[in-house]
Amino acid sequence: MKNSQLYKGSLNTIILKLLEEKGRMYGYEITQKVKEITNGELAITEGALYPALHKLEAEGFLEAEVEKVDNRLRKYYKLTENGQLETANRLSELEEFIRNMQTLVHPKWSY
Amino acid sequence: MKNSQLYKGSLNTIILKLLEEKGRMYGYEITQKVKEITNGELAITEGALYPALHKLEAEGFLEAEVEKVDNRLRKYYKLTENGQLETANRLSELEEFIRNMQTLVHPKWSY
DNA sequence: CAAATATACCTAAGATTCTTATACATAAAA
DNA sequence: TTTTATGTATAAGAATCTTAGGTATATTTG
Repeated sequence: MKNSQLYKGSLNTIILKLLEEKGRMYGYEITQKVKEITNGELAITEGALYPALHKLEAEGFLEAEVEKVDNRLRKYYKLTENGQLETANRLSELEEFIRNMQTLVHPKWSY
Repeated sequence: MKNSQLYKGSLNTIILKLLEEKGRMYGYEITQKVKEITNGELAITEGALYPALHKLEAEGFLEAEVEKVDNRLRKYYKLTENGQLETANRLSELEEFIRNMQTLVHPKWSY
């Protein structure tokens, strides 16, 4: 996760949301997808991604399956049932967060 | 900074933006203002706020002035010239970040 | 063909940011 | 009189990320 410090804390939510959309993804694919949808602005580093995936799996939100494609290993992840619930919660938090930060940038309060 | 992990990394931007709007604020005032504009959802902890203020001051983005009000000390902060430039940059980053996260939540890409 | 780049996974040391807990002090409210 | 509100500050530890490395195969480029 490079660039602005703002992305700190959002990686898990990004992973969960992408898996909810795509159903099944592997790590490298996630980094490429994020780069694509942010027009290259957000580059997830492997040092952040893989530990995050392992932690989400250990917490029971993801389950993994290894496959060999073109003689190279891919570790596919998908949401568990708990992971789907967690994703919904994280997305609510994200929308709330965005609302709050937008109120900050475009203040409606009085002085 | 409590609640969702998403706020990690956004504290500096919040401080800078509030100071840009209000011109002059002290620490405790910032915590109350943030609570107000987020309807109590975001509570900035003192352990996060004061080190952040000191760091922004050390970096030359803020300057401080101590005043005694009702027999209690207040440390007022305001933006330096560099701080104003920095604020503009941070706000651009924030808007970009929000755009990217919204694209994530409301995807426009194809599968 | 050799070298660089892309694909694909992983970990460890250190930096940064935050939480939790604590300390000190005055004013107002219960 | 004790709690809550106001006001600043630091220190230990947790969490998240960057940086830098390691391993391996496939493809592209010079």
